[in-house]
Amino acid sequence: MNLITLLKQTTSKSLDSLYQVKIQPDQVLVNATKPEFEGDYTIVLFAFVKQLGKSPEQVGNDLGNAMQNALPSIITNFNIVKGFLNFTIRNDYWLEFIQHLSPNELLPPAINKKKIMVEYSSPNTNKPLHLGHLRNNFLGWSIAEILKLQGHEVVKTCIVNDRGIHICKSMIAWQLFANGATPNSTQKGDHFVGDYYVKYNDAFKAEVAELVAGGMMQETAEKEAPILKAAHEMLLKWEQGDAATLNLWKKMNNWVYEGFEVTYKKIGSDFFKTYYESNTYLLGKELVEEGLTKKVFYQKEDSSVWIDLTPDGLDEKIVRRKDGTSVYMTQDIGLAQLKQKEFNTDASIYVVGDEQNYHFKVLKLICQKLKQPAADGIYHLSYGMVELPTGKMKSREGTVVDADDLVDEMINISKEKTEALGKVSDFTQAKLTELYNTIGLGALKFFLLRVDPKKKMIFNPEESIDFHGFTGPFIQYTHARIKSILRKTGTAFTITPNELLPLEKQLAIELSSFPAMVNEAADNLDPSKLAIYAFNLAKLFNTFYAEHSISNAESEVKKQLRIQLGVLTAATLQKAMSALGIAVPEQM
RNA sequence: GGUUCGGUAGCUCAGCUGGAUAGAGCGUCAUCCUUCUAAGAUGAGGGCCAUUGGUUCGAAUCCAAUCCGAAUCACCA
Repeated sequence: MNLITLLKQTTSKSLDSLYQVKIQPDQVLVNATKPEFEGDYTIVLFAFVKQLGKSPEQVGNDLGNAMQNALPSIITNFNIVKGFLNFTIRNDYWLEFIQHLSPNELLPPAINKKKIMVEYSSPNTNKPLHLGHLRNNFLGWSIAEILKLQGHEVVKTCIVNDRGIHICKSMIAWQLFANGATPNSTQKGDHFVGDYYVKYNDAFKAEVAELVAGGMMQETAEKEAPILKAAHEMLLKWEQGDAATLNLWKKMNNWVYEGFEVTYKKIGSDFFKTYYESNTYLLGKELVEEGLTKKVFYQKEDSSVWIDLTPDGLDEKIVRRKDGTSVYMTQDIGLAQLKQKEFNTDASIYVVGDEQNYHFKVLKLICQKLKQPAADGIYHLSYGMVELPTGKMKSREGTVVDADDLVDEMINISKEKTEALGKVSDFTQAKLTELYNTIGLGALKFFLLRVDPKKKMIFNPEESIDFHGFTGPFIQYTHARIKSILRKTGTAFTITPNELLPLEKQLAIELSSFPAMVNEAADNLDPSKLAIYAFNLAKLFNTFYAEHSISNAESEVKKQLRIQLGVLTAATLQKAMSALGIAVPEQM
């Protein structure tokens, strides 16, 4: 059992037998003892002192003695400072921990296994992926991995927004300006199509300006611009199944998919199933009828269908237009139902930006009111936008940090830095390429995953992403460093250790908290918890490394103990990083 | 205007289910490679935790108000 859990339970039991008070184990606050005080773990007493009517010293003394008697093989000592009861754990406990832990036992104990869907990435097909999509992709992939570490079955899906006005804009611009040009070897298909999306917008703005110069109101002009009307017409033709339009649509989408595939492969995104909006946008139509029958929805005179969410503190929301077509919301309800039919998951996580918070609140609410089986399992993993120092990125303005460009840049930087350090001169070209990819992507992924997903983050393109300090390469380096030592020392561990220095103990404590960290990251759907943990562990190891020699340890016993600490640290770093989608090299 | 989210060191961020003197990284300055990988370590400096009030033995953390910023409130997706 986890030591902190044990301390909590024992505290609860001890308080009961001492004072006949019931305090639940999870009400007991156990912290790591601050370095300036003596001890390893601290129980905060204030919480119970009041209801016991005794002084903190009295309670601390009683509880300390009781705990020590209850756990003689674990607690060696305790002291009380103000309302804080500090316990020192027996070195034998940690030695036992180090000696018997195998790298495969680092994970949290299995809990009740669930089937969970993670929908992420979900690109539009009118433009290439940018930095914001990278945050989405890395988050989704990492969340899936973290849930797997907890023992769940995960189904990764993606919904491609392959139809609608946005792609029609790229299509119309291509017709107008491309002269039949197609993607070539110097430009990926997604970038090629994205250029026409920008060209569309430039033309639109020029037309609007012209109309305004002719005396039209800005607002009217933005609706009357000929190129916009052409795009709308094209959308209409698409919906009517016009062959020429569908052909162009397929052709351009395929260019985009070819481009996406290259990017996904490079960044490691994968999906068990990909849904296409062109196949799902008609879903949910029968749900509208169902909702009307159940009186969840109501119809207005113009025959449009609505749901009144004002009792829930929200607004009225339309679910079917007066022309009978369904809206985005309805499609999403339909898709949720379809996913449930196909996969029967216990929970469904949508990795979507926080601009859609309202949408997902409404989606879940409507599904619940319709009594859909999937409703309660809907969870919107809302993440903040990635912004530039100048503000939001806008694809139509062309002010985006392109995903492919950034990935390439990171890989190039890692190449330069690696060459400058000259530590892998024995590598083949293939191994070098792999290493540059590992480090470059490691830096990028870590940069995007190390912050709380909920918070928006700022990326400054002027300052390249760091390779020192709180970064992916720092942790990768620490791993490579450990492996380098272990290659020389071997990993034999046959002698029973009998003493433990402070830094060795700290490492053991840090290692022991990994399973709890996995659970915390999973429960909060927050990979940054693991990123921070991995960084702290790596930093601690580096301090330890600078202070104590492994291969030239004071004695054979010490050497073996430290080798084992190295083995466990490397394995833990590897597991934590792999849950972030980051590989750790053996040498760098 | 309604709703929601955010404001912590020069910059980027932890800490937020209340607990000891608020922490990292970057940047700045100063040390440490004839010894296991210096993408490293050690130290210095840097803070009215947006503001004001409240609850509490105790508040960056909870509550209220205010200020600032963002998202959203479409018969767009």
